[in-house]
Amino acid sequence: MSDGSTKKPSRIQQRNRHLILDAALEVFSRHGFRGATLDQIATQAGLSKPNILYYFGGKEDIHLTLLSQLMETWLDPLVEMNAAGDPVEEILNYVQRKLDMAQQLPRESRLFAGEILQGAPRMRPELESKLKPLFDEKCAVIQSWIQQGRLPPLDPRHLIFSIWASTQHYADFESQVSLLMNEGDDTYASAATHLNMMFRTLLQG
Amino acid sequence: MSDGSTKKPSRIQQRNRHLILDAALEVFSRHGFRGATLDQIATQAGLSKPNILYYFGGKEDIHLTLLSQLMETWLDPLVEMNAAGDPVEEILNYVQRKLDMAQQLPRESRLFAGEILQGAPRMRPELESKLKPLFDEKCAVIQSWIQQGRLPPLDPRHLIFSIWASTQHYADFESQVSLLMNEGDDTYASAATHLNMMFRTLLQG
DNA sequence: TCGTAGATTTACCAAATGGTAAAATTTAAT
DNA sequence: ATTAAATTTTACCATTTGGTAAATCTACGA
Repeated sequence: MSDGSTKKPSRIQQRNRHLILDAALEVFSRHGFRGATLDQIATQAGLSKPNILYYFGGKEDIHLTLLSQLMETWLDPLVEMNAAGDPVEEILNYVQRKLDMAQQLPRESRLFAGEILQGAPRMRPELESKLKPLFDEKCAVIQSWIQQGRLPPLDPRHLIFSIWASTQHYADFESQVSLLMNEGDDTYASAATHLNMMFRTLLQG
Repeated sequence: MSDGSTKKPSRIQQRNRHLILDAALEVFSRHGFRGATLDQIATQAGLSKPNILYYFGGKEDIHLTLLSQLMETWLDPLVEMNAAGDPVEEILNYVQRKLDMAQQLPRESRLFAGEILQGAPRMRPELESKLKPLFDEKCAVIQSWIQQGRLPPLDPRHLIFSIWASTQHYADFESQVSLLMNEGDDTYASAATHLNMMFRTLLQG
């Protein structure tokens, strides 16, 4: 009824697959693909190693499943950028959504960053098939805003890169950021203020 | 005569240590610490594995040597930021130096990024002793510029984070960037233009 | 040229790790 | 309750990998 290849995942299956993926996200995001071990994932999930391999084909399979699930969530904030809205507001809202994502899903951000850092060996196909078309589409939207005179002339691609970099930085480089920020301060709140100002002046000035 | 613990590195020693560190930089930056193997490093260096361990105490030693050497180079552009200069020019020059560095030393950038991404397990002491004091010092410089009315009010810490993030992005996420940029374009040239404009409007507007 | 310190290779080892087979246990429909 | 299917554990295995010991080779000053 659902996808034709399997009947229906039992409650145990559903629970354990989720446990494993959550544990794997924790471990992969902290240690990278090769740095992570099935034993670590098993311990984190509270299951035995062979039991994990009962639910997934192998280490690679778990990693790939995570990346695949992540892609959707990851692209969502950009999908929401609406060509019919106000350019400045749309882009500033996008910045805020990306920053929120870094704050709320830091493990996902680091998993993604680690994969890209190593040349995207396991994710390139999905980058090409999902990220690239969306990126091109939104670049075209921004370009049209510029041509309508609603934004100053700038390279949409680099604008998006700057947004990605400056927001994800707080998740990916968290260990450095927390070392350099004073503990009392709310890093994400002040980051939101700063990034809002930075991109607002860029888009309006 | 040089450092008191060793006589003098022979020509062979000098050459081979350099070969090994260069090979290790290549391998570590691409695969991370655990992802890299001594065999890979040995092959890349054109030496045998035991021969590599003749020159270094072990895998960890090689990695630590690389990170230690890198720190100096890495902080240099920020050191050059001069409190006596023009604020906007000083910061824009800093942006450009960081971008040049990403372009010319992408392996070093990725090595650094990978270490931070994993929580800086091997570099935290040096981050605390070298990066943090310099960071605090330059934040104070920027703060004084602001108090003198020579820069608009902004959080110096987040300004520096934004500069780091948006410049290093081109090295650390190179695989993604190259996938999304059209091949004919000069990525770094257009990035320089964009970042210059972005930070100029922020600092002047 | 000879001898020795320096450099390199050969042949290993122990631990870690991804993975498997099969027995044992639990679950759930009848 | 019975039984068949699903799940979990126990006991392994082969490969990879960081590292070592000792033999061998090479550079180089006396």
